[in-house]
Parts: sequence; structure tokens; C-alpha cells
Amino acid sequence: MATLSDVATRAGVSVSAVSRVLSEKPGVRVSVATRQRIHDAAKELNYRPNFTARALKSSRTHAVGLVVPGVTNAIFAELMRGVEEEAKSKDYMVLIASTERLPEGEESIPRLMGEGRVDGVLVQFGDHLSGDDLRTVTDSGLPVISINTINPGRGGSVRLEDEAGMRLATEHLIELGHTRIGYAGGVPTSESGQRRLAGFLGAMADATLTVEPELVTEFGYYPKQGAQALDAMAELSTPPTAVVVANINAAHGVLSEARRLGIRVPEDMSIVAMHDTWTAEIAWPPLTCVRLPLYELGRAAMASLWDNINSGTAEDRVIADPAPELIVRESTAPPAR
Amino acid sequence: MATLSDVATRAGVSVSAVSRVLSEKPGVRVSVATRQRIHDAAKELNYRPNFTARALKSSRTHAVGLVVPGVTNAIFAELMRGVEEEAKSKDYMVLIASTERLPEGEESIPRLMGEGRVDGVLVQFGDHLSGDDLRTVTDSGLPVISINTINPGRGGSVRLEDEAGMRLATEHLIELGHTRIGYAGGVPTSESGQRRLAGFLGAMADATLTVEPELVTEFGYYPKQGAQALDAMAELSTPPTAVVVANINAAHGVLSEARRLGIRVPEDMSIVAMHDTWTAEIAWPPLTCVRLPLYELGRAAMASLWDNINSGTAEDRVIADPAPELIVRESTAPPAR
DNA sequence: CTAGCATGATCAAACGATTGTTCACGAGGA
DNA sequence: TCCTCGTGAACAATCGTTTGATCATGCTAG
Repeated sequence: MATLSDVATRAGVSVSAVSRVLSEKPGVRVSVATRQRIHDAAKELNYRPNFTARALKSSRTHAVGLVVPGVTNAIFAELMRGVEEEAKSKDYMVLIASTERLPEGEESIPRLMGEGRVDGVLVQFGDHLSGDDLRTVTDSGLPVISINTINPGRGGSVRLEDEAGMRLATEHLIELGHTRIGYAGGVPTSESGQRRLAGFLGAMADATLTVEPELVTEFGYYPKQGAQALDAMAELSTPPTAVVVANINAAHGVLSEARRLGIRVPEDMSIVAMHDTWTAEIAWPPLTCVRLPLYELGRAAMASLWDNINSGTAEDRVIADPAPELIVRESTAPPAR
Repeated sequence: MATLSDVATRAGVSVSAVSRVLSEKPGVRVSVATRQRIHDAAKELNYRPNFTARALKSSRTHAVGLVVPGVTNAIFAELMRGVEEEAKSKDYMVLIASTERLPEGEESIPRLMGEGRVDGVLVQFGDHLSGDDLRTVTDSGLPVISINTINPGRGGSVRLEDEAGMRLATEHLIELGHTRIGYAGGVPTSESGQRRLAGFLGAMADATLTVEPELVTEFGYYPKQGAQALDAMAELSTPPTAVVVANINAAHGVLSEARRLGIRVPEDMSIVAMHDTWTAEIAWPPLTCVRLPLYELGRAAMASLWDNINSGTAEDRVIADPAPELIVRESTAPPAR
């Protein structure tokens, strides 16, 4: 790899001249002739500035960390796509740090953050990491944006309209005529989970429908936990005729468990889920979903982080555009009689 | 962030002493007393070695690039999980570089590789990048491992048993009694696509079944192209009774297109697909698949890259353990008749 | 004729860590 | 007493860039 000084030698000038010319700072005084020679030499040697040296000098790595609960789900994929795209436009790279099966005394996150590897971090904690973990991260002093979890004290979060989304989902079932509606939510410690539950309860209250406690489950956002939620509801003397699932991944679990139990969807039970990923269409029946802008969430998160890195400001943003939208497919229908 | 010299000052010793003690190289002569003082000081200041400085001095970034065609598919997710896990165990980080919608004159890959940001690169080129692109990457001088594409000339690839896998899939249909079998493959320029096609043709030949050219399509690995393949076959005067799809993502496209056209699966047409991701189970009908070890492929790729980085050796490996396995679900059945 | 100044370029110090070389000191042998 | 050698530690160069300070030159103005 050619270095600055290689270019300097070839062009017959000093290193600093080369540096100044190639970095194109306004107001540098270099004659047109040498400028040309430097550009030529750089091109001939295929010069590329060494990233590590730059990072050391400027304490900017042009990289951000993305901490996610896991990489094998479609929600992550959508989010990731947004982050990746925005990062590219800002000339940043994305470093993935997956926290699945986080071992005791995990060191990788503090290391990621403490060693000056990244300029900032995006965290999407799933079910299994708590507010305490979030605090550890935010206390590191690095710019941090938390995705879809509000960050108590230290600002910097990007969220979706979870509550409005769940209202939409619930109202859809109510309009279809369902009155006994179950809820399969995230774990109670999840802040987004609380907002989603509030949306569900709000919509039910507005329709003056009662919600029996046994119909509200909070097992988590993953397929297994969706299955678990359905099991719990199926055991009831009178199961619900419809279920609002707070996460599409859990909804896939609900669907396969329903198949296992011989519950027909939507004939015996309607299902509506939060988030509209491509997997909703390949499921059977295709899932009625509330689409929330995950891609835009990713973009916004990266954009906010960039702002935070460059100006130190950290606001809490809610991504409301595009607004939550109900996508009706084939997993919902009026209650059987 | 505390630096080495902060620690040195606090412990009342020189920077080099601290460096030597903390890096724990064998054969350093430092008294027990100062050693202790250094460790204490480091702990009190919560010292962490600065990654950029280390990288500059040692020309090792402890990061690798993962170049993939896209992040929103389950195959990538599985692969990624393997790469990520192996990287973690080797104390490496993974930088994602997605090539979807690669603009003209894309600069991000050369930049990723040329600026000393990573110690090596893992490339999984999908359909839309050719051998030429691969060569650009391998010619950079950086260690490169190509995933599931053999790397002409310069070694370093990790592959799956594509041919054996496709044989398994095809034989399954033959055993069910199908004789008129279609093939929905990857684009002809894809090297893995060629191996898969060979597997299909081989199995057909072994069973002395003829393959009419019109039944062999090579549109690509994505859902849309799967749909396109089905369209082409459905137009035939006598469509096949079964289709081997060379990629599960394409198979999802086949499935939804079949639904659109009113073709019942498996009653009217059986479908078997390559790769067994979690989406196979949520599809309707759940897809019969050939499971190839994608997670292990990811791990092996990262392990090979690590070897390559550290020893300069680049071999071509085929991941044969676990062996290809047919997972029979509900998308295949004997031909109607 | 020279002080003053704009111009175009170089010098040199830093960023934080690593590492070969040197140094100070005391013990041991001649 | 002098030289040698081993020990424990400091010195200093280096990785490749960036950037404030400095310098040489030629020109203009007083």
C-alpha cells in the first residue's frame, strides 16, 4: 500500500503538501503545478489514505456499532438495511455486535465501545436485555442512540408509534366483530412492550370491551414465546376468537402452534401482528399486519447517531412517517358466529 | 479514555514498562513490585488499549469485511450467524458491506479493502456480481475467502456440496414417482448455480429421465425470479408435475406465484428447495428442503480467513459435515393421477 | 534600497501503542 | 581496584496522517 510519503517522494514534494492537497481543505496555498504533480503521483501509485492512521490522528473511526439481539429475524434485516443505507450515505461503516446467547460477564460490548473502535453505537435491545444493560452502554461516554426504547436520563432514542400501531391492529379486530380478544405481548420489562400493551388496552377500553387478565400474556417477541402464548390461551375454558400479537416473529410461532393444535386461522381464530416484514406474505395464511416503518427507523437511527457524533445533541425522535398502516391479508376474518 | 501514558504517570514508571507488563509477553524483566503498581493503576483508570493506535502500529485491525448481496434474506442471516460467532471466538469484529443496488462506479468495496480497515474479506457474491468483480476483490492483495464460489487462480474458497444437495432433492421427487420435473435455477453465470444444475441433471440422467430444455430455467435465486420461473413453466402445454428450486428464497416466490395462478402445492405440483432456513417452516405449505450447513459454512469461512490472515495459506474447502439432508415437509407428494 | 508582505512550500510535533536499544546500578570475579 | 555481567527500567524510533509554525522567495510600496 502506497503511503503519503511514497506519493510525496514521487511528486518531489513534502508529505504535508500532499496531505493538504489530497484532503482538499479550502484555503490551502499550493501552486497549480505541484497540485497537478501530486494528483498524478497519487493516481499512479493508487494511493488510499490509511484508515487507522487517520483514525488515530483525528479520533474518528467512521464506524458505528450496531448492537442487536440477533441477526436471524426479518425485523433485524429491515432495520439493518436502513442503518446500512444511511451509513453508506454518511460515509460510515457498520460493525455488527450480536448479543444472542450473551455469556456471563460478556466483554464484547464494553470492548467495542471502550477501545475507540467506533464513533458511536446503535442499540436495539430485545427482550433479554434490561434497562440496566442499556445504562452500562450509555454511561460509556460514547454517543448512543437506542432503538425503540426510550433512554431514561441520557437522551438519544428513536422510536416508532407502537401505541398507535397496536390500536390500529386491535380496532381492526373490533370492527370485524370480535369482542373476546387475546393479547400476546413482549416481556413486561420491555419498554416498547409496555407501549404496545397500552395501545391494545386503550383500543379495547375505547370500544368498552373488557379485557380479562388471563387473555393478556407477556411472554416475549420470539416464535417460541408466541407459541407459548397461544398454548396458554387455548387452555382457557373459552379461548379468544382473535389474538393481537405484538411482534410478527411471535406471530409466526402462534401460527405454527395453531396448526399443531388444529386451530384454523382465521376461521377459528383471527391473528393480527405488529410489523410487516416479507415473511408475513409467505406465511400461511398470509398475516394481517400493522406496518411500521422499520427501514426508516434504521435510517433515522443512523442519522440521529451521526448528529449526535458531530454535534453532541441527542434528542428523542418518534418516526411517524409513514404512519402505521394496517395491511389486511388472510389471517383475520369475522368471528365464527 | 485513559492512555498508556496516563497509567505510566500514575504508576510512576515509563510508558514502555506499562506496555510490556500489560501485553504480558513472556520474558519481560519487570520486578514484581512495579508489575503490581502497573496493574493497579491500569485498573483504577479503567485502561483499555486504544484500538486505532494498536492497529496502526501492528497493521492488524482485528476486523474483517463481509461482502454480501443483501441482508434481508434468511440465508444471509444463517451465514452471518456463523461468521459472527466464529469471529467472536477469534476476537475479531465483522464489518458488513452490502452490495444491493450497487451503484455505478461503486467505491465502497475498494475503499473497505484498500484503506487498511480490515485484515481480510469474506465475499458472498449473489447473482448479480460476476467473476470479474470477484477478481477485483482478490487482486487487492488482501486475504480473501469467497463463499460458495470457487476462486479461479487465487485460492481461498469455502463451498457446500451443492451438487450432492441437488441430487438429493431431485431423487426425492423421482422416488415419489415424478418424471416430468422442472428446474428453477440461479443465473447461468453463477458458479454455484452451475454445480447445482449439474446435480439436477445428474440425478435425472441416473434415473434415465429426459430433461426437456424448456423445463430448465435459470432466472435467479430471488423470490421474483422464482415466480418468473413458475410462470414460464405454467405456460407450457404440459407443465411439470414437480419443480426443483435451487434456492429457498426463489422457492418462496414460486409458492406465492403458484397461489396466484391457482396451482395447488403439492396436489398439482410438488416443490423442493435448496437450503433449509427458518422461513421454510412458516411457509404454506411448509417447504420440503435440502438442508445444507449454512451456519457451519459461515464459521468455516471465518476460520479459513483467519488462517489466511495469519499464515498466508489459502485452501479451497468443501463443508461436508453435516452432510446434505432432505427435510421432508408438506410441499412434495406423489404426482396426481 | 529595504521593510513588509503574500505566496508556496517544508518542518516538526502530535495521536497512542510497540519494541529494539541503551542506560544505571550493584554484584561478582580477577 | 577495575572490569564484566545481569537486572530492571527508561529512551527513542516508528506506524501514516494531520496541522500549526516556520521559512525562503520574490514582489511591491515607501
